[in-house]
Amino acid sequence: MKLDKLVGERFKEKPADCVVDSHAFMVRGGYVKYVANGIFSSFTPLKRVTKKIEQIMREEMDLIDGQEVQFPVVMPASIWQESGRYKSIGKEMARFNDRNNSPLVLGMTHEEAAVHLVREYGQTYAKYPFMIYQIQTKFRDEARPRAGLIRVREFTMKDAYSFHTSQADLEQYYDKAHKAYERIYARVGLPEVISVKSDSGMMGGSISHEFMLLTAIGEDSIAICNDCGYRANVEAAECVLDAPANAKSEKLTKVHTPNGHTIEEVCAFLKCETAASCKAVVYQRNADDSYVVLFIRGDLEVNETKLTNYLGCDIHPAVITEESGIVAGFIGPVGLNAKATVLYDRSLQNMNNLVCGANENDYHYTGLDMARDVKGAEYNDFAKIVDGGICPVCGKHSITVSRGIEVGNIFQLGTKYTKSMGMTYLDNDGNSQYPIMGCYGIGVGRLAAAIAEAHHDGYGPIWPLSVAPWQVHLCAVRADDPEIKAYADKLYESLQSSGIEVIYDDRNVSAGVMFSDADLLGVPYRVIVSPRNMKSGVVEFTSRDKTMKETLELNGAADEVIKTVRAELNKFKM
RNA sequence: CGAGGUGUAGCGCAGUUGGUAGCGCGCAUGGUUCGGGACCAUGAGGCCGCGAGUUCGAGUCUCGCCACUUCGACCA
Repeated sequence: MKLDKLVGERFKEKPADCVVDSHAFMVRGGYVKYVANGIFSSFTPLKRVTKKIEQIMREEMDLIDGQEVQFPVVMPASIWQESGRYKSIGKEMARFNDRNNSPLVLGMTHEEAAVHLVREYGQTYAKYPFMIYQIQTKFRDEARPRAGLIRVREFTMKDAYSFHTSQADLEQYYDKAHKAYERIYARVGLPEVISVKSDSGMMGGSISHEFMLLTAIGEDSIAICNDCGYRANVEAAECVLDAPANAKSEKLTKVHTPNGHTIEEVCAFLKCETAASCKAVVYQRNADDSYVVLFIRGDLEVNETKLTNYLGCDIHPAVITEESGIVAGFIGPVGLNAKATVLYDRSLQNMNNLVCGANENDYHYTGLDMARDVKGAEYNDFAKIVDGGICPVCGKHSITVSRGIEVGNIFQLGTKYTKSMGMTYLDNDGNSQYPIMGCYGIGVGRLAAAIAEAHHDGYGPIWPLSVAPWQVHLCAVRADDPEIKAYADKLYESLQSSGIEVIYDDRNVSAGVMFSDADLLGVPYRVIVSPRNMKSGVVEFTSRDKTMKETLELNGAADEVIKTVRAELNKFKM
């Protein structure tokens, strides 16, 4: 490919909208063009990257006996009504009607389509297990797309669905899929991706893992134990606490605390630690706006995912009205007279000498003893794990909370979809059974962006050879010099005819422009033909990451380049 | 959905008390340059986000809407 004919523009100034590096380079390097909120077109360089990523995914899925299929993007509402998700999923799913007024949806995930495809096929246990996958467009009407290709509304995803006749068989396959995912990340140049335990959310099922690239621009928070290696999404991480100090209980005493609304204000006023207080966090159920009051130790935060899972319904922060009987800012467990579900976090269990609201304007209690003053309270884990907190596995104070980009996700689904959609098989004994499913997804564009995020310098991305849009970037500095041009043309031909992917820049532009464009395209190897080099009878052979800088004799330069590229490519084969 | 910010040429931005629409980059043409985004000359390119209003006159003031963006909320 000649660079002068490459469609798309590269430019110097960073667009104002780009806040993360991968986004800025994708726009500046002529990889993408913005179309609408969370919707992009890809130019050739990005398309070449995603094609290679997809090919790696295909190879790894085929290695674990996957069969590539394709589901439709547009599906009838009926199959989503079967699973129940037509109702349970909100605005995130795009819905519309066809000319006959039949309701349709845009695919945002394909469990329903997968069950639909194989439910006649899988009628006997002898056909199991099997896995089908596709690489295809999804549309999710996300509330807030951000960070360029990291979070978009329309995207390409590799999604796989496996079907099993026992939980044990699913678990065995799940483990194989996990390993395949690790190979995929290693092959695309991100061996540092880790898997963490996650919350299953709308997908259902029990066990699930997310694959995370740790980076400051990530949207998820990951709790990692530096001692035993425990890793979990903060949403799913259990919050473990030290046993409370065994101090003598004081008397429950009502104190005047004017204008003390927040727990910090009250504790500052009463000169105590926030950890010695019991704060109330109030939510409302989305369905009927009924109140949920959750008491938790003052220094901790509520993990709303845990709360949602416990309640089995969605919630939002409460708007507190006078009729509710809740005295905002002065809520406490003693004498609370409100129509609300009252819950207690484990952090309060066996605690005493706490400060809490007195359910009366401008008054708090001191000396609250949970066991003595709050009879019959049931304690559950609703708290968010904190940096420096206790590891739920090894029990040491060794938790670090880091940010991460979710670059993949695998789930043990169980029978949620096969049951609801009536997919059954006959087992060995002639009994009707529901197959057990697993599902496995990776976003292609997000992975490409994550690679750029993890591998770049101030000038542009540094693509790993396995996914680079081209393998060699050939620069002919002063291509107006016939000798230069003739040699570079010949080199271009030799490399191409050996199957090397070359982007060839023979434009009559200054070296600065040429190198800046090359940096933005991030091609891992660069060959420079120039008057200076020509005079010494050499060409320059460098790597984009600047770890290699060699000079090659004019004669045989092509062979050297081919040898190096092939050797490096082999390192990505696993 | 909540709170902030921003909408002026392809990109980055300026535009004062309301008075003919500007700069840099990029683009086109010609010339001089040539190893890290060179220089000179000439030129093309605008529904000043959209709609009302105030005014002799609005990029500028008022009201409404829309879009983008940041932080939350939400999210396989």
